[in-house]
Amino acid sequence: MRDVARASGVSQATVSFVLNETANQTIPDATRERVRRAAAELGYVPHSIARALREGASRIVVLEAGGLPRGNSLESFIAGLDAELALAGHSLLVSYGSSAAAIEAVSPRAVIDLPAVYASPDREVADGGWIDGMAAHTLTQIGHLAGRGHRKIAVAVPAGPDPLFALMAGHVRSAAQELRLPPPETVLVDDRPDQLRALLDAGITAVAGLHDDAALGVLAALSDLGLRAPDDLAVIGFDDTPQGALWRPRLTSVRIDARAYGRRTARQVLGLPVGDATPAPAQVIVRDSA
Amino acid sequence: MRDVARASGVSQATVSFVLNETANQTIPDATRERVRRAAAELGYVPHSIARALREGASRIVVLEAGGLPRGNSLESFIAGLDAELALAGHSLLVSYGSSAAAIEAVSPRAVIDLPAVYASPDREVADGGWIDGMAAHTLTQIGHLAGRGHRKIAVAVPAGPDPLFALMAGHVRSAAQELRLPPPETVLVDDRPDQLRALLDAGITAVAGLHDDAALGVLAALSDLGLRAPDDLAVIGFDDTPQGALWRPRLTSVRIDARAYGRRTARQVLGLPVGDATPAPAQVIVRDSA
DNA sequence: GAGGCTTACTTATACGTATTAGTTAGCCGG
DNA sequence: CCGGCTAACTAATACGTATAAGTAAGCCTC
Repeated sequence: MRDVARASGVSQATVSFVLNETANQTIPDATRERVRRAAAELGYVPHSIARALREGASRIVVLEAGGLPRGNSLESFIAGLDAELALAGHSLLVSYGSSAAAIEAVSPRAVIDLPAVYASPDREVADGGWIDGMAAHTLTQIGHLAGRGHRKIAVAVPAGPDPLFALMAGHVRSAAQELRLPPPETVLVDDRPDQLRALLDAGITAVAGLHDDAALGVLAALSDLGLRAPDDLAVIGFDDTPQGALWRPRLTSVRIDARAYGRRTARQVLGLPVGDATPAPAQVIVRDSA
Repeated sequence: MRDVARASGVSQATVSFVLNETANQTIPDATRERVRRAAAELGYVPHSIARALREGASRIVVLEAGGLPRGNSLESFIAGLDAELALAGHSLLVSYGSSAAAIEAVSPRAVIDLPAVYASPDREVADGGWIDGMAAHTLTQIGHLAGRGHRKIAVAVPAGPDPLFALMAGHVRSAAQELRLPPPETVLVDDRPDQLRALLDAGITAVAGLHDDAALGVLAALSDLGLRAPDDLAVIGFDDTPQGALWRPRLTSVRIDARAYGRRTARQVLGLPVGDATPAPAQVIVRDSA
């Protein structure tokens, strides 16, 4: 910046004013042009660390994603976030795991802590309405099964703790209530068939997976029993991962407009008006399994 | 730091020396102790942006992962990287997409550009021997098929461009040569069965997937033809993703000690001796499909 | 007892920016 | 022709750190 100042015959302060288009500064267009040209010729690029030191935060947003299921929607969410942040001159960095140190080290403008959001959804966190949307998406999922006449529905959750579980379990209950279905049982499903057998014996005719992997586990167990979706049991996933389409029978799943949620989240954390980026409603991708 | 200096009755410089354990600095233990105590009491935490400004780089390593297949090994690679970097006081941030801006914005100590490594493997890039290892891993994969008596082998690659493709294709050819097999054909596989039909008609008895998703596509197409692995066609994947174990028949795959490669990469980019973290050889996870 | 070496520090500076608080020149109104 | 106002700038400072360069005192040696 000092070099640019020297080259264009003004002070470093003036250069800063021009390049940042600082408000309330009376600088004639001729000077502005001179400064810009010099900056371009010298290949000036702002030193973001220095700027961060001055401003107290860098133009970075950190997404905390440790322990989150890597699915289609996380990927799209990230893409949307990234794109929208880029529009505002910011950029996204994703942290897995040792977040505290990483955040300490970058002084980001904002941190989006998705696992924390999942853990306590009532907290006021910028997520572009992601959490709120989940309720509707779950309703879409369960509604698809109900629409096909299923009344006794179970929910498949993976073995081991899952950050989504508590949140989704509540939504599933609400959805069932709204659809006037009996409250669904929640069953732990890895790919062993015994649990599934018990379910079938209890008269369950459809299973909704917490996410596609859980649903695929059900399909696998079903196959091990010599049975097949959708006739012996309807199975629907959540989040439409590519692997779902590769199974046979192909997995029916719910696709979420996660990209739009990402965009909204970006605008929200930067304090911009969220505007018109309304996410499309969740969409059931009907394939073979339900 | 100034507060700590005041509280312990020394200058800011001395505080810096003590807390950073700067070499060639003669400071008696009594003073050191006083400074440390004051820092602890005041809750001093280094301002990493200021440090980055001074040092010219922050204690961050950026992993560029845009467009990479999200598989088991990427996840493990990241975990290993993260863990080892944390040991050295650094932290990992992952960038998808708009990397240039992000890198500009954090001034990382190092950037690990995996897509670039894939694109031009001869370049000297710190990757912990990842690329070099690939050759051996491919040999393991093809070797498993050869060991089961297969001689006419094809390689399945996904439709669309894939960053791994060029690299792996070469390795597959070398592996075949070493195993005295005829050079494998490379076939584009999405999950439509017609291409696979042609392959079978040509006498191919085994297919190796570029990664598990490619292999799953083959299994799907095979199922669509009313055939089944491993009897009608042996199928082996690469990278042992969780979804492979959920297929029926279960996908045989190759598991790589990506975590160790991550650790090595970390030490390498920080300029530390790589030491004893030798990755375990790739391991064939034998399931049903090959 | 002067010169040199070591210990235990301190002072000062630089990193690159954004912004506040001036400063100078020109113009206008009375 | 003087006071005040505006335009068009500039000078100076602060952000928090790491480190080179200095300094004062004490000790050792010849």
